[in-house]
Amino acid sequence: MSPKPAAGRSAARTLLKGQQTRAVILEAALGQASHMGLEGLSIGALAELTQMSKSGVFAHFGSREELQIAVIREYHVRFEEEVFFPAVRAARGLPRLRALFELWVRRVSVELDSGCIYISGAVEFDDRPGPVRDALEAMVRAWQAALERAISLAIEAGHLRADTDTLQMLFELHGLILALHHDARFLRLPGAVERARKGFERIVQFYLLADPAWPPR
Amino acid sequence: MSPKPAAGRSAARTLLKGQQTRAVILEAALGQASHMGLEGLSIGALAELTQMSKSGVFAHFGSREELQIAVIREYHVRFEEEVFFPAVRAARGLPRLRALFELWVRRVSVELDSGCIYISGAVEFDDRPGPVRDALEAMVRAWQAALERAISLAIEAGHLRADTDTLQMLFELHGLILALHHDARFLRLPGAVERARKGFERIVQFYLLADPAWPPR
DNA sequence: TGCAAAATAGCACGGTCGTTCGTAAATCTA
DNA sequence: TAGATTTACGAACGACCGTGCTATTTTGCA
Repeated sequence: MSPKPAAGRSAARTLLKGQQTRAVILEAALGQASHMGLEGLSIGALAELTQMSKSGVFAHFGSREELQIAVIREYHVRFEEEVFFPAVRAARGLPRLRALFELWVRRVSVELDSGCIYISGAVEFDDRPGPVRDALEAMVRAWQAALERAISLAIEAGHLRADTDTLQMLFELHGLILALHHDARFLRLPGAVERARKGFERIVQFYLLADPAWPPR
Repeated sequence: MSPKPAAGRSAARTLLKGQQTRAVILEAALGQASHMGLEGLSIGALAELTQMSKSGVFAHFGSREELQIAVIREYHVRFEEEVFFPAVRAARGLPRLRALFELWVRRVSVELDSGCIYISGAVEFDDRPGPVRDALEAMVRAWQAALERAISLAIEAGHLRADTDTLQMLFELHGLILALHHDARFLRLPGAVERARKGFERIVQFYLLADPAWPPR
């Protein structure tokens, strides 16, 4: 296939051929993992998708496990780019927390073809020790830590009550996302996105400065 | 293996031999599916677990798909027995809703060995049409309908505000369970159960009548 | 432009999978 | 207890899997 030897690599900044096809494979792998789960990744199917030989695909990762880990890392990078980085441009405190949640909601729901690997992976690997689980857990924990930080900043900024239980609030926000993922992807219920947003506002309202008689007792 | 031909079947009420071993297989299959997911069900592994031949196991279900569906149905039966039926003995309204949630929490968390097939199955099959998905979806929808009914009854009984958005409340309660499943099973965070319960009380308090005479104990 | 190095293909291996089929054994029933 | 039926086994199938090998092609650099 006429590769136009001289001008070919001007677009993607000095990407060697190897990294280039690796990126192509990874792209296909992300799609496949989103549909079939990380355990549904198959080197054979990936080879067919990318029009390569099985061994050609295989050589780029060395093992199926390494491929899975590479997919997780790639997903992490994209998640950062689409959710985290845009959100931290918002003012620290409640605005940033709101931006994080809103972009998170979109990432989980809007992606028509792709499900969230953090969520599906957590279910697939909750009982399966090993390096894949370790990598996944590290990414999820990093994301939750980032959220927790955002909540803490909102408290420091005086946007939330000083006695706000950050882990409790994180737990509840996470629940909304998981319910959204479930209702939108599995049950295909309409209005799940709105319910997640409404839930967010309810939670925020609760942890807001103005308070009713909480905690009980 | 000396089956003691005469007295054998007195215990399990008139179970023919076929149904008997079928139950044994199903028991093992439920355990396997809880750990590895419905897609992780393997007839070979099941045969080894039950000390039978692969074809012997196979004959009881006719196909892997039928086996998966049988597992889903069996899980449904047990879920009803452990969660739904005990809970409906509580007084209708908030007490019953609370019982439903509490037993649900226990089912998801306490089961040390077994994860919730409703939850893992939803993630596995959200992108996979077919009879297995259909069966799973029917069970999940039935359970959600039961919860919605319980919420409605609590409204009718005057335990919740008349303008309560039942589907919204259901969404949020479901989110708590999913977050519990995630944090307890995948991240192995301590205190997830308590957070789920606290979240429940927070939600209930919100949808409560503005009635100070209801302190949850 | 030539040559070392990297990238890809081709092939085969051992293994597991679900499934089929013919047959033997256990079980139920009359 | 005899006969009909259910139940279980064993072997084999085709398909797909991940993974090594060894060529062969392609690429990048001097």
